[in-house]
Amino acid sequence: MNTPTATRQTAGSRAVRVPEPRTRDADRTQQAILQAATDEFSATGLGGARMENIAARAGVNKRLIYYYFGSKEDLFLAVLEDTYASIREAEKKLRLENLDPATGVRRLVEFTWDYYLANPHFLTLLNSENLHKAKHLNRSARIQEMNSPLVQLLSDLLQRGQQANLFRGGVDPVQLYISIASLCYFYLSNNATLSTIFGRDLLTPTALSERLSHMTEVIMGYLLRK
Amino acid sequence: MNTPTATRQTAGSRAVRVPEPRTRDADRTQQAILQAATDEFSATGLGGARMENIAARAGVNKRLIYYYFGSKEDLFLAVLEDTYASIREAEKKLRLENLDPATGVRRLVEFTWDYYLANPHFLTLLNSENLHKAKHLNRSARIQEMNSPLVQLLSDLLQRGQQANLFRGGVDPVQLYISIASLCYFYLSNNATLSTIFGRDLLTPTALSERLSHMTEVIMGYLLRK
Amino acid sequence: MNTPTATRQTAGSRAVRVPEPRTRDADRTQQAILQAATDEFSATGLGGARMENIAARAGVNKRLIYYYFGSKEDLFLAVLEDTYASIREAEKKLRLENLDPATGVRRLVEFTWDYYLANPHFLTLLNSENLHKAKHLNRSARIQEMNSPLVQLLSDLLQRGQQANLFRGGVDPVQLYISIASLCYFYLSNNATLSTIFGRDLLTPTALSERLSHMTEVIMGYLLRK
Amino acid sequence: MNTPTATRQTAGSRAVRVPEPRTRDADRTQQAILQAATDEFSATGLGGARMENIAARAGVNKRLIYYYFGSKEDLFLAVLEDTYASIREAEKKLRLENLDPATGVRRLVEFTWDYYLANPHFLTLLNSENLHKAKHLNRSARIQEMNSPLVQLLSDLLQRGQQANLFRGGVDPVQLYISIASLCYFYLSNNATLSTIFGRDLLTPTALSERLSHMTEVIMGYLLRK
DNA sequence: CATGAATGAGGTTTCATTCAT
DNA sequence: GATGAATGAAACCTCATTCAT
Repeated sequence: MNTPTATRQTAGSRAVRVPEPRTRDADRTQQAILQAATDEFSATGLGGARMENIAARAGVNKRLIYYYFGSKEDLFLAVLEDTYASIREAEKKLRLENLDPATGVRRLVEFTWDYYLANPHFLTLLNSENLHKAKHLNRSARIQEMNSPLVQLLSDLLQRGQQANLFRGGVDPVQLYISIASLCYFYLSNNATLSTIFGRDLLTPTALSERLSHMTEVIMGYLLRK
Repeated sequence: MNTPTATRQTAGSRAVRVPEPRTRDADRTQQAILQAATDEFSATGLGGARMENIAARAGVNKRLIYYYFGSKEDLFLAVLEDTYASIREAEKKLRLENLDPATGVRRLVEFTWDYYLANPHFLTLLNSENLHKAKHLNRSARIQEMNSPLVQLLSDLLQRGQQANLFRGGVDPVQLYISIASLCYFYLSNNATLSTIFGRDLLTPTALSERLSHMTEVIMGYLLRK
Repeated sequence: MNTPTATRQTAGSRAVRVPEPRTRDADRTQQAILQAATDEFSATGLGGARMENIAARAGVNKRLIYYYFGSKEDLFLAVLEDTYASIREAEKKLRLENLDPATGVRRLVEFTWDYYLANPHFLTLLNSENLHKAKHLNRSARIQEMNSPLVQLLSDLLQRGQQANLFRGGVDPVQLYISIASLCYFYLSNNATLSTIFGRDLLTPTALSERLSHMTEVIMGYLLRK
Repeated sequence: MNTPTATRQTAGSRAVRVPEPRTRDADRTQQAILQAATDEFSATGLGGARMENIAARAGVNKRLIYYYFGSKEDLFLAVLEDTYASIREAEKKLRLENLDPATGVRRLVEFTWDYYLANPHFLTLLNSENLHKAKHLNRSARIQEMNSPLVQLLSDLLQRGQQANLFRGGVDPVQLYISIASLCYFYLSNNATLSTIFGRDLLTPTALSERLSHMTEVIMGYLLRK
C-alpha cells in the first residue's frame, strides 16, 4: 500500500488475474480497488461494506471488482493479505538485531504503537476477521507462511538480554509479543467505548504520549532484572 | 408502534419494568429476545445479525421484537446495556478492599480473565460497538453513568501498595486498568487470527493457564518495587 | 389448478408455509403465484423466466414469492408438482376399466391428445425439466409416488384385449404408454420447427383432426390382431 | 462488427467460407466455437448458455465469438443450421430407394433411432428452438429450403409398398414421418422425467434394444396389410 | 487475427420493517 | 399480547456486449 513499486500480489484467491504483460491500467485499477476496499471494509466491517461504495471510491465499474477479485469475500481476503504484507514489510525495516536488548524491546513497543496509530484500518480489519473466526485467512496459503519474523527477532533479543543478565529468564517470546500488541491494540481499537466509559479523551497528544510511556514501563518493568 | 400508550422501553435489564399490569410472560419474552439478540449480535456483529434469526432463536414472532424494542439498533443498544449491567454486577461482588494490595491486583487480573473467558460475547459486542465508534452507547444515559467501579478500587489498591512501599509510585489507575483489560481482551478477542499466524492453538487449558501466569507476572513485575 | 377447492398442497420444498388457520388471502396468493409461475416458466423456460414477471403476473410483491416458495428453483418444483397433480387428477376421471378394450385404448389416445392440446404448458414445463435432467423432480418425494395409475389401467386393458383375442400378446404397457404419449407430445411440442421445415401449418382444425385419426390408427393397427 | 468489409456469415458449415485470403486457423477457430456452442447450448438451453463458457470451451477469447458470429442469437442460429446440415447429410447416405418397401421402412426407423442416440444435442437444440417458437429458424433462408428428403423417400416407399399390396393405403408420408420421429424422439428427450416417473432406467442396452423392437413393431404393425 | 480491460442493465435474493387482524 | 401476510429498497452478483490496442 505504501510501496507502489513493490510487486505486491493480490493473489491467493482463485479469481484474481495476474497481468502478465503488465498493462499499466490493470495494475493501477487493481490497486485502486484494493485501496478503496481497505477503506470501506475497515470503516464498516465485512458485513457493512458495500460493493457499490468500493466501486465508487475506486472510481471503477462495480462489475470490474468481480472481474478482478471474484467476490466480496475474496476481495476481503485480498485486503487482509495486502494489510499483512504491509506490516510485515515495515517490520523488516526495523533492525532490532543491531540494537542492544533493552533498546531493542523499547523500539519494538514504539514501532507497534506507531504502526497501529498510523494504520488504524489494521485494527478494524483484524477485528472483522476475528469476528469471522479467521475463516478467510485460513484459506490463504500466503498468510500462513508470513509468520511474523518479529517473533524470531524478539526471541534473539530476549536471549541476548538474559545472557547479559539484564532480562529475567523463562520468557516466552510469543507471549511477550502478544502482550506488546495487546497493550497497543486494545487502547486504540476500543478507544471509542473506553472514552465513553471513562469520560476522557484518550486520543489527545498528551494522552497518547502518556500511554506509550506507560506501556514501555510495563514491558520493561516486567523484563528487567530487579 | 400501534400502541402509543404502551411504555415501550428500549431498556433491557429485568428491574426496569413499567408498572403496568403485565403478565410474567411479557417479561420472560423480553428476556428471551434479549438473550437471543445477544447471541446473534455477538456471533455475527450488528451488520451481520438478522432480525429473523433473533426471532427464531427467541421462539417469538418477529413483530414482537419491534413491539418491545423498537428497531434493530435500539435492540442492539439494549443488548449492550444488558451486557454492561452484567459485568458491573459481577464486578461488585469482588471484595478487593479487603485484600492486601498485591493479592488484590492479582485477583483483579484473574477476575478480568475469567470473566472474558466465561462471557465471550462481551468481547464481540464491544468490538462491534467500537466499529461503530460507540454511537449507540453514546446515546445511552444509563451507560455513561456506569463508570467501572474497578478504577476506584484499583486506585485504592495502588495507594495502599505504594504506602506500604510495595508498589512503584506514579501509576495512573486508568492506564493500569486498561492494560490489564488489554492483556486479557486481545488474547481472547484476536485468538482466531493469532492462532492462524502462529500456527498454535491458544485455547488449550495449558495455553490458557500459561497466559494467566504470564499476564500476572507482567502486571506484578511492573508494579512491585525492585 | 382447475380445482380451487381441492386441498392442493404446494408442499415438497422446504420453504413453503402451509397455512394452518387457512387464511383466505394466503391461499389465494399462493395460488396466484403458482398460476403466474406456470405461465412464465412454460413461456420462457426455467432459465428465461423472470421472478419480476411472475410477481407482476400474480399481482404480488416479488418478495412474497420468496416468502412462500423460497427460491426460483423451489418455485419451479412447486409448479411441476402442481402440473403433475393436475394431469393425474384428470386421468382419474377417465373410467377405462368400464370400457371394452378397444374403446378404452382409443379413449386413452384421445384423452392424451386433448389434454396436451388444452394444457400446452405441460409440454414446455416437461421439456425444461428434461433439459435439467429431472433434477428438480428427483428431489420431490411427492412425484415419485404419483406413479401413473394409467399404466395399471393400460395393463388391464391389454390383458382383457388379449384374452378376448382382440389384441396381440407380449405388449409392454409402459412401452405402449410412452408410444401414445410420444405421438401426441412430439407433434405439439415440436410443432414450431416441424411447421417451418414442412412449410405447412400443423395446427389447423383439419390438421389436428387428421393427426388424431392417424395416431389412433397407428396404435390400433399395431394392437389389433390381424 | 468493427470490420464492415469482412463478410461475416452467421452460417456455420465448413463449405460456405468466404473466398478471402484467410488462414486455416480462422476456419479451425470457427469450427471450435461452433462445436463449443453446440455443447453449451444443448447442455443448458439458449437462455442458460454462457458466452463465457463457450469461449472457454473453444479455447478462444470471448471477443472472437462476436467477431465471427455477431451475437449470441446469431450464434445459436449458426448452431442450428450446422445441426440440421449434419442430419441432412447423414440422411443422404441412406439408400432407401434400393430396398424393398418393408425393409426400407424398418431401416428408416433404425436410422432415426440411431441418429438421435448418437447425437443427443440434436434433441435438446430442437427443444430450445421450439421453446422459442422457431423464431431463429424462421429467419434462416438456408433451413427453410432444406426439406427433409426423407419425406420424399418415404412417399416412394409407401407407394411401392401399396402397389405390392403389402402396405395399407391412404397413409400420409408426413404423418408417418412425424410418427417415426415421435417414437424415437420423445423416449430419448424425455428420458429423465420418464425414468423418474416410472422408476426404471430407460437407457440400459436392453431397454434401448427393446424400445427399437417395439417401435418397429408399432410402425410395421400399422403399415402392413392384415 | 486476436485479446485483456471495462461496462450498463438487469438478475435473484435479502433485509428491516409495517399492515391488518 | 401476539401473529401471519406483505413490502420497498437495496444488496450481491451475472451477463451479453464493447472499447482500445
